[in-house]
Amino acid sequence: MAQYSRRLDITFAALSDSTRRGVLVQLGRGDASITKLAELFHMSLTGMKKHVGILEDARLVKTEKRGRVRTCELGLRRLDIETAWLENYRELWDKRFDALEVLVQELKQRGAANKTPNKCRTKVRA
Amino acid sequence: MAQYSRRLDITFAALSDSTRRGVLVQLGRGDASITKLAELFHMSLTGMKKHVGILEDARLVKTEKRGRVRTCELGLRRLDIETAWLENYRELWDKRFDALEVLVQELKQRGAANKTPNKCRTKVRA
DNA sequence: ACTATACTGAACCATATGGCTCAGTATAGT
DNA sequence: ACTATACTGAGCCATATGGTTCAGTATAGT
Repeated sequence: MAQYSRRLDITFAALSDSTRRGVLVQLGRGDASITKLAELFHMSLTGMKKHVGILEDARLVKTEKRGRVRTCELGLRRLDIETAWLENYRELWDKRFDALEVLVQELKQRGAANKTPNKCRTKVRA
Repeated sequence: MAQYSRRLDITFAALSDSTRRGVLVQLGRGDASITKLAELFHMSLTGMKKHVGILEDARLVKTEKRGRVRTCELGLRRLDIETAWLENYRELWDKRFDALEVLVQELKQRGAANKTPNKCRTKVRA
């Protein structure tokens, strides 16, 4: 698990910008030059180049310079470990809230039997 | 789609730090005070508080102050829209690479029939 | 040869991030 | 009342981010 840490840092950071997410979607539709992307996202060439650089570092985009134009295309990473992390988190979340549900049920039971459940006592103290 | 943009920005940014991902996992195991988290992650109280703040902004963590201790627990968000984005991207990625596969097959076919496929010509030029 | 295009690199700017310390405030326990 | 604990807020620091402009370099097209 731990060895993926740096990779996750970098990819999630790359994904935390809507322009960059947009670029990924755009490249899904087909390859594009930096100029074309810059126009599409209303941004300077240099600005777009930086974004592409970050996506390249995250290996989400691959670029190749042919002649004077640098063509960008989707990289080979399919966000598998990121998806795995999210899946794992959701499982954990479900388990956690199932556990809470059990707790709530217990409290209800106790409340019905007792008429002075723990929960109320602490609330009154505050 | 677009209305989720800011939310995605914030969550992915929150997830782009391994300490914060660790905190989420930890809270999955049970609620914890800021002090406990700070100890667990070998960090100053203030440092941990900032992280928790960022997780709160992303609504991944909920906190409540009882007496002098602030207890942190998992928030209600299950990372659904983030998962959805990733799923969507993977689909797009698959489609894209299926399309490339088709292209490669075409080139192979042409190559077999022709013995001088386009691809090679460009390579030699470089 | 000349000109337009496509990128590249350096430098700047404002703001954010990830950490820290230090000086508080508020509450718990005795 | 006193002391220890748990947090809080301000402020510092170094570095990163998201953008820009401006001055190049390299290549394409005529």
